Amino acid sequence: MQTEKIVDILKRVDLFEGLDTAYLATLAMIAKTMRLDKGRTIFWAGDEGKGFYLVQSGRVKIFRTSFSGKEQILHVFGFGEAFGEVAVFAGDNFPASAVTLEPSELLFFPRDAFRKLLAREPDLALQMLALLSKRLRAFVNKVEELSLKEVPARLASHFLLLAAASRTDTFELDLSKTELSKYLGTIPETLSRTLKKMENQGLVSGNGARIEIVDRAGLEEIAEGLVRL
Amino acid sequence: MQTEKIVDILKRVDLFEGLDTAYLATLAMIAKTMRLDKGRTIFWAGDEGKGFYLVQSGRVKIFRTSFSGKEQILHVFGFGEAFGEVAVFAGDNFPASAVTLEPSELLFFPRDAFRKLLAREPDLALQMLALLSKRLRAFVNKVEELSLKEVPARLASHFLLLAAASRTDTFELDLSKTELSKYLGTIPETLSRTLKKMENQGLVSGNGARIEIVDRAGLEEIAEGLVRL
DNA sequence: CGGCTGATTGAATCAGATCAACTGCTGTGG
DNA sequence: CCACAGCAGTTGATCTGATTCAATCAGCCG
Repeated sequence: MQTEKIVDILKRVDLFEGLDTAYLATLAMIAKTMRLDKGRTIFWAGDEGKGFYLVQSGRVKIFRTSFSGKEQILHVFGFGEAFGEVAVFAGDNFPASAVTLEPSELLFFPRDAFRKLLAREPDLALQMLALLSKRLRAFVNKVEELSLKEVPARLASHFLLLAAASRTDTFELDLSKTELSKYLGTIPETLSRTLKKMENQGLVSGNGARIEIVDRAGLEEIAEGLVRL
Repeated sequence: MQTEKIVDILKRVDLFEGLDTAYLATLAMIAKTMRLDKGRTIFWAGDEGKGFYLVQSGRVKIFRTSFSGKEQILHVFGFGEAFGEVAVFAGDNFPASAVTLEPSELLFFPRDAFRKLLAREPDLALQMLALLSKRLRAFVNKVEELSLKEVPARLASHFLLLAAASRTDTFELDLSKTELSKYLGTIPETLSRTLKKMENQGLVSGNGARIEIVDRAGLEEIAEGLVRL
């Protein structure tokens, strides 16, 4: 792909926002474009972290798998989001696996080239600090959710989050129900039952992937664990 | 406290390792010393992040509390470790609460002064990137443990970790059993029962806070979820 | 000696996982 | 164009790990 086209994309990415075009061009030079079908593995947990990735289109899930095969989705990244960058600094292996959820285009930034760039560009370092901080924050929330809340609370939180993002009370699920269950740290059966209970109690109404929040206050109480479903 | 004494301490801290003494002196100038009794609150979740802390002596737990009052310990920090620094970059509030586990001495670094320093010292930024990366990694593991493993596996992992740190098969628990249970995302009763089961099966033998690993291989199988306790 | 806190044990209960069966949709190949 | 394989989703029955509630015990300090 042409460098200018990549620069255009980089300009719209949080991670690189506000950086000089000159630096972006350098970045674009070291980036490699990848196209992947749905369900393709980008890397496995334990692989050497040779660089990080940026999602240009499509979606990627980051997950861990237990010995018994249960999968916990840690993150789902979409357009403009970077992943794998921790390995760039820590200099060791990927702690989790990455697989495309849809046909996707990615940009790959090799570790060494990026490190050199970072050393001469302090603003970039600062920006990455902010990014990692935010990600760390997200994990604090995830740990809390998983350990402190039960499934209905996690699901209610997720719905409220999606509704806030779409600015309406109706929205589409961003993941298939099976994937969503893995993201919430549970299994499809439990998700299905929980959703049905919520519908029966008039909290939400659902049609496939389309969900409508009917009783927002009630849902918030569930999300906070004040009320039991 | 005298600046020189603080510089001595900073030299031994991962976060600032390898920085010029000149910079350390600047850092020491902006640091404030705090002495706290056991069980004192340093900040609550939601408080404005006015700066970050460094543990000079003692220990500090970082935790979240659910509505029902159950506490999940996210981290325990001891000598030379920094906490609260995420708020310095993200520029918002603390995502969790901090309380001393013992009488402790802390150094406090106010946000604004630190940010200025960071802007003129790129190495420091890089070092913090590495720190955050490691912390992120730790959280990935924690999420996995909480969602994928049952309590016996989490406890076995913890024991193996402590044993590795002490380089022997005998070690002291670093936390009271009640605190440990919160760290593992469970409750004292469950911890007690699990430990007893492990003793009965000849995996470990315990005397109060002193634990000895008897059957390492067996414990590893439990930790990995291959075998059920 | 009380009295407090941390640790332990027992019994009852529950949320969620597991196992199994069934539905409905989609896409492919005969 | 239909049949059937295949997968996501749902539903039911059962099982179990872990929490809750309650009581007791051990150690420590004033």
